Amino acid sequence: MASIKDVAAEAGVSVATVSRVLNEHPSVSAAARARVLAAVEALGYRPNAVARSLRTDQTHTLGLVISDVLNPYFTELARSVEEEARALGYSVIIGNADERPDLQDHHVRNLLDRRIDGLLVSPTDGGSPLMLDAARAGTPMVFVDRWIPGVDVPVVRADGRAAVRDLVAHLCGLGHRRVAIIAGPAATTTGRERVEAFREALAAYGLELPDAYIGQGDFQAESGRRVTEGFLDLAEPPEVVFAADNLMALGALDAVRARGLRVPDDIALAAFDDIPWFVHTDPPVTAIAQPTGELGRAAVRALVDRIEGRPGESVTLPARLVVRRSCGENPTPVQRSTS
Amino acid sequence: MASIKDVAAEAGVSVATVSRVLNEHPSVSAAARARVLAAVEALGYRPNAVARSLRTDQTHTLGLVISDVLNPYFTELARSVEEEARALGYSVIIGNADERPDLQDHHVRNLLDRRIDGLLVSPTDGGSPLMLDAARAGTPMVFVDRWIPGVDVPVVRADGRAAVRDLVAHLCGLGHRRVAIIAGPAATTTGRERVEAFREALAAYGLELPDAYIGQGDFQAESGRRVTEGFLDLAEPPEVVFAADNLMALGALDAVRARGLRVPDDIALAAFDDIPWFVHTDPPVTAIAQPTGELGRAAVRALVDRIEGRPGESVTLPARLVVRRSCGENPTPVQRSTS
DNA sequence: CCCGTCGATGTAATCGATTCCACGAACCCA
DNA sequence: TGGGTTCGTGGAATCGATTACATCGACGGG
Repeated sequence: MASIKDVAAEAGVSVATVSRVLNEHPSVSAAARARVLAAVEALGYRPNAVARSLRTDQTHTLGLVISDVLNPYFTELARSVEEEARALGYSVIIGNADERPDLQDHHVRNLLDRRIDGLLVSPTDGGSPLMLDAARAGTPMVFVDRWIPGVDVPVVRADGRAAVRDLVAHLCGLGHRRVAIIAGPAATTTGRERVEAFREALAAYGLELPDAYIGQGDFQAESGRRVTEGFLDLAEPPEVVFAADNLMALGALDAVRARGLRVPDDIALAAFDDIPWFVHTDPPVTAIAQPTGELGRAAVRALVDRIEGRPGESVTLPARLVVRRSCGENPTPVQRSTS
Repeated sequence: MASIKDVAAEAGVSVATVSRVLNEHPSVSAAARARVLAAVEALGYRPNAVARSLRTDQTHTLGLVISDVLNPYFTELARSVEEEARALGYSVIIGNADERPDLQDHHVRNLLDRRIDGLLVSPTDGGSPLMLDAARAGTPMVFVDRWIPGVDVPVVRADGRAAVRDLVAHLCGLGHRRVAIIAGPAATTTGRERVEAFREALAAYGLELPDAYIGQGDFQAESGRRVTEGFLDLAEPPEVVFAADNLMALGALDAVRARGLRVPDDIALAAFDDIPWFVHTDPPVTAIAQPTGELGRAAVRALVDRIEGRPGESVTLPARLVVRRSCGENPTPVQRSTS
């Protein structure tokens, strides 16, 4: 691969001049510029980003450590992050933690070793010393979706409280009283908050959330299945199951189907995080939709602000309830149908 | 951030000795090794991967340019690629081409500039000069899922011919005669091959695939919707629609639902690529499943073989038909139900 | 006892860029 | 016409690692 020296030789100038042309430094004669450009073209030269990064101490790369790529919510988040980053002149390296703290740590270390300019994290747990140290040491960082309390890092997330209240109102309106939740890991903020918001909203309607109706999941489908089976085994099973993310809802659907039961006739279902497939499941699933694309873009903007020396603010956007048919009641005045 | 010089100073040795300890060079005394390790620990030193890459000309990084991250098939592929790469000591940088040749080119250029050790590509089109040049110039490269004919690069893919024959047999068994396909872009191998395989299989059953029944899609949901609407507008609409990927199947489902029609009663549906959601759609979708995880792992192994100087072979694995209810017939002997 | 070998270590070149500094030429204004 | 700018350019240091080569001391064999 041709290096800057080859270009300099071909153009009959010094490497300094080549570098100036490439970086649009004003102080280069038109003649020199033309010769350099011709040499670049002739050799098919492309600057070595590794060498450039070493010298400038900038990689123009963002790290994104995500909890689970297979979760469509995070996939969409990753996509919007990459888009906005590209628009701002950055590349993104994605690390998939698979909800495992050890993997999360592996990726954070890897990204830090590669000297990424900034880190976007959706933490799987309370944060490893590695990550906390990096934050303290001044590595530009932004939390997205989930965060770690007590760490001085901007947070970009959705607030689902209002939407959860809407959901509870919807459930009560349909006459449901015994409602259960499949919670996310207590180590995550979203895991805790969704339970809290749900409990508070229920309280406003005079309903309780007994311990037996709080199942401990891990945001993955399998745990949704397991917890739902537990609920169905109860002497008095809940009338509604609210899954704290879309994958656990999928697991719940599996469990219900495996028993030969039907949603919403035998048990109702709602989920946090809306995804395109929920329109086409049987039945379509009532869900709380986050403004995912906006979150990703806002997170990148906040991070790049930090990197480039500007403040970089936290952002909270509202989520909203999307009512479909999985909790009962037909939104359209027709007979129950399969569609 | 501490550099190797700081460690050397702290340990009272030269940078060469530090480097030797870090790289497990045999010729270092136990005493020196211990002092270096202590210094590394004390300073929280981590080697700068950028500097190391510049010197060694290896980044231990693979580039993966994927057609569309939002497609669950590719998401799963990306995940398995990352897993296998990690097991072999490599990181992966993913570039999402969104089925756009210009974006694909952007990512290939970016990855090449970053001097990745090897490139995994699922080409969106016939290949830009940039990519072809890189292949010719000897950049280790492997095509996965899709490929570009006439380029000397190993290909890791699934062969769907047998599964498509099974599908056609299934359709004929159900009495369907007028079958249509939503094809992928003609610029992609999978776009062409799936139509070809379908046509051949139909021929074996004495059926034709008229031009009016070949809709041109682009592997994205919206095109599936559009093409399906076209089919439904025909004087004699097809009895079956076969979507060449899962997103176009989703679009087809949208279009059918928008007309107030039902699958499979009014029109049957099948798809290439199976995904977890197809179990839960209404109705569950009959699909051709690829061994996605195996493909990703095999592709990484082939690429790493190439990088490390071994041959690196093409791999073709069989796909298989998964029959569900979207083409009609109830696999279980019960009445039509919603589940 | 001397020389060759081997093990441990340091010095310095190197990878491919960026950028500070110095230098010469041209130009401007008094 | 002379001194001070300004502009274009090249030389060389630098980023943080790896590694070829030199050096030096200890040790073993003849």
